[in-house]
Amino acid sequence: MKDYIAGLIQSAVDTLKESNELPADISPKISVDNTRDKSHGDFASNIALVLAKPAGKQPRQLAVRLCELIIEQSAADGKGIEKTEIAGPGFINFFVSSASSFSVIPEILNSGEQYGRSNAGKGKKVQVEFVSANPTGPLHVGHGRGAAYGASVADLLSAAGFDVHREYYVNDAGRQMNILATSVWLRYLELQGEQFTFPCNGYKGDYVFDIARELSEKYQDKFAHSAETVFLNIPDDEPAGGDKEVHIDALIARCKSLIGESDFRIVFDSGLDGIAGDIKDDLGGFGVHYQNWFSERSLSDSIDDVIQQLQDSGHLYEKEGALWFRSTEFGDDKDRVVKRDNGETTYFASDIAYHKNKFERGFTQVINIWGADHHGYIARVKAALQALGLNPDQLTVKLVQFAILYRGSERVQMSTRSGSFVTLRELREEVGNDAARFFYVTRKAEQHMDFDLELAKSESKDNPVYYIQYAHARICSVLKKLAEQDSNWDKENGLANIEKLTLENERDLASKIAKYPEVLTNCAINLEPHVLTHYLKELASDFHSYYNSHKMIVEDEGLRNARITLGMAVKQVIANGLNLLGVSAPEEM
RNA sequence: GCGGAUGUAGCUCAGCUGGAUAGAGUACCUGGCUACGAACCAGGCGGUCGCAGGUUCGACUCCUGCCAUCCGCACCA
Repeated sequence: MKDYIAGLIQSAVDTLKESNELPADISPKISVDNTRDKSHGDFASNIALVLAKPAGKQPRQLAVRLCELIIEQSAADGKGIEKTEIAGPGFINFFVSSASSFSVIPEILNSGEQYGRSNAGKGKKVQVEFVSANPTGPLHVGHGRGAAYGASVADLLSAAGFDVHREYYVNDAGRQMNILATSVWLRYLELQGEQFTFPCNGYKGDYVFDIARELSEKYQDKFAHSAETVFLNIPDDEPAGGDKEVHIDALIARCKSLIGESDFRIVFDSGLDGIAGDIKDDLGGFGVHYQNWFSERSLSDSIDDVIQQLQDSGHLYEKEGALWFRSTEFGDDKDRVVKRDNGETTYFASDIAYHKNKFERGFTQVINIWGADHHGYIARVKAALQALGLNPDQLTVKLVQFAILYRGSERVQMSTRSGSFVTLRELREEVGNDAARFFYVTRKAEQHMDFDLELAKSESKDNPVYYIQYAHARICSVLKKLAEQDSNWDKENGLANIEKLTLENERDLASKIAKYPEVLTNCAINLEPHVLTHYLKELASDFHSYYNSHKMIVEDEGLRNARITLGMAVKQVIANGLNLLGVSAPEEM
């Protein structure tokens, strides 16, 4: 309908140009908006205001001429424009006929789960990379927001006709993972009966014990060494007056030399597999699935290649024994090291290779969802893309702010150091997947968010998840009630009697569900699932209001079926919307 | 210091990319079940859109400068 109106306006403008009432050399952007206020009709256009200046005419005068032409044309088309009005400074308001408003109902019932989906993305290949937390421990509530947001964005893009590839970048290489492997080994040694002070910079969570225990059961004393040998000549840890980084690095080296590279790999992989498996399981339980878990380790050869490529194109230089990328050439604050003076490549070097790899796989758009603390990273990655001759505009980075947990008005303290942080799994168990998925995406990504556990758990209208699900369940229960009365919903009869829907509530509901496809497409393109959550709240509210003011099960068979038919269309839209957010649409609660 | 994000009702947040009288929820006040589910609805109260300029027919929205809060600014990942 919107497009149709835009077409009407366009042809009216063309006509005025031909008759020289408008200058021939202007081509204004035609915009048709949904009205905010019902008294302004269904749609509105500001075209007369936009044209007033170039035409040198009063906006309202211009609007009158445009309306004459628009009405003439739409009457000929018979597409359901009932009338137009000129309002305010010169807006043209469009009123759509009742029949036309309700025509969306059969469309929804026919499309079912497909209703709202579009081909706006034209099958373009898009990658969404999200969560990508280091596999050094279980996911915590901060990762949960990225997971919920990323999954919803990916599903929205998919619904909008993009070919979506969901990916998790597994940091299975690097120093942090070596620290994890060494932590596992030390816990394993403790299980073998050795006694020593655990390094303060090691991973101290309970899950490390679990992994060590499995290792111990599977390999017995294969990796065992005495505490004396292990700590011989190791520099002091921080509590003993030393440097914790030096201490842990020495332990990593000692571990490798005592058990050898191949056994170190076994210990390393037991840590990696244990934790990555846990993360995968956790996300799967959260309704978050990936096409690919991309291993950082698999990049090792291409890291050297990409450094060579940058070297050859003159973007690198040596300074103080290290190899630097001249990212300042592309707007970064400072140049960045890609290879350290000890010969190891940096994490940034891996990331350059990884992003190059992404584009080599043919994605037209690459979306990275990162924690807000990574924002300083964007400039250097985009700089690297430019240096490689790639288009940095094809990379979109969405930063997700952290969520602060509250229990009622009390802030929940999270501390990684003490190992007492709240895990995503604990959150899911406490508030449920539906509430967690929904709450995480009700705020736009860059908004700081207060996540109230009590509210997420509450079963009342305070809780928007229940409010929306309740609307869905209510419609289902009408059908059940009908069945109890030995009656049935007759869809064909309902569709045939749609004209019996004459209430304002019913018009509102119909135009609300008619907007759903547009809402969906906007959410997808703007990467904003929160707009969908607000839309669903409004739709549920409209339905509850209708339900409370008028009975659906009435004597008049035609009216009864028509009302239920409308209800079923609403139910379908709620279910479709919730599904895209990873939230269930229960038939009873 | 530099860069980014945020600032809208007492509180938590929307505001459709520049449109009409700035909206929800919550809190508070009033009313509605012998009812297809009250896990709901109807009404009321509540605002200098951080501040000051600028752009134009028109600004919460765009530009500039301040103020406040948060986050970044590694040869760590």
